[in-house]
Amino acid sequence: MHKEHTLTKNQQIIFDLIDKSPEPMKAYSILFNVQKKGIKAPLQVYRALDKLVEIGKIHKIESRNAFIACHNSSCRVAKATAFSICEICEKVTEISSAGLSKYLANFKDKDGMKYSKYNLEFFGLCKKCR
Amino acid sequence: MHKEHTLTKNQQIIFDLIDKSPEPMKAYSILFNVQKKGIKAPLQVYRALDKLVEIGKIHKIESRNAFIACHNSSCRVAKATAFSICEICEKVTEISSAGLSKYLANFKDKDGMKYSKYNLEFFGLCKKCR
DNA sequence: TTTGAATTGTTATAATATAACATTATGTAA
DNA sequence: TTACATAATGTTATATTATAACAATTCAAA
Repeated sequence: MHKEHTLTKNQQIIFDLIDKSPEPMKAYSILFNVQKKGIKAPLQVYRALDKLVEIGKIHKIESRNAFIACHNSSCRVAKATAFSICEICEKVTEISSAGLSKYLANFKDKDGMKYSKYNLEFFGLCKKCR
Repeated sequence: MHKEHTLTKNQQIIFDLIDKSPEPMKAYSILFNVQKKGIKAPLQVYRALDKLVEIGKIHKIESRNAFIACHNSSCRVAKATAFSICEICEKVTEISSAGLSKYLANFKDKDGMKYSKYNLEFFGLCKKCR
């Protein structure tokens, strides 16, 4: 059994907020929402975000500068992520496909190089927006 | 035969700079480098970048907020991109793998949804940095 | 129980990106 | 050619995202 990371106070506050959010949250929106809990400065937010990303509790959607909670229980570490993003409503969903992750984890470039980590973002229209 | 986009003056200046650069360039570094050519404001740079991305002449490396020229002649439009990024020296290489692009273009999520566009970033250590 | 690493708090500032509006150039159809 | 629409440009101001630097505190392991 893995040792679970015990979140610190700031990390827990910020994780809870992101985890409850139905959509990716941006850093300054997080800041605004946690100010009543005593987190007053951007750096406090960014530090917690960095740590949460590092331990795999949240992921960063790079093309949107936003963060979502990981619901893929096997993500102990952020090393292989895939998302679908609706270009109209901006809904983001984490993709968990054994086939996809296997394919990408084993992908070799033309020099035979394999990679330890990847991030994939698919774009299109979600069901509602088609 | 496709109609090639004729680049405007600003677009051409900025494309040439990125195209000559051995590494991804950031917007404000581009701005600094083209000021002697009369491009003085961030917006002039961002507008040219947006257009160049749109027509597939350059790609944005989302995780780095940086831009590289596309050397994949089939990229008329930016819709399917894959890169490898060295986590030490930050060298970025565009991956062109028929197998990979075919796999991703045909990927369906568990709802059977296909996507029109994707961006994939692999991370690891390049040959020099291993 | 001290010591070393991680976390926190705080102020200031750097880096990235867009809003709004006026003007100029370019292509296309009458 | 004219005139209309579209795209590109120039400019100022500002919004958004992220980090530097340093002091203080917490907390677990030796």
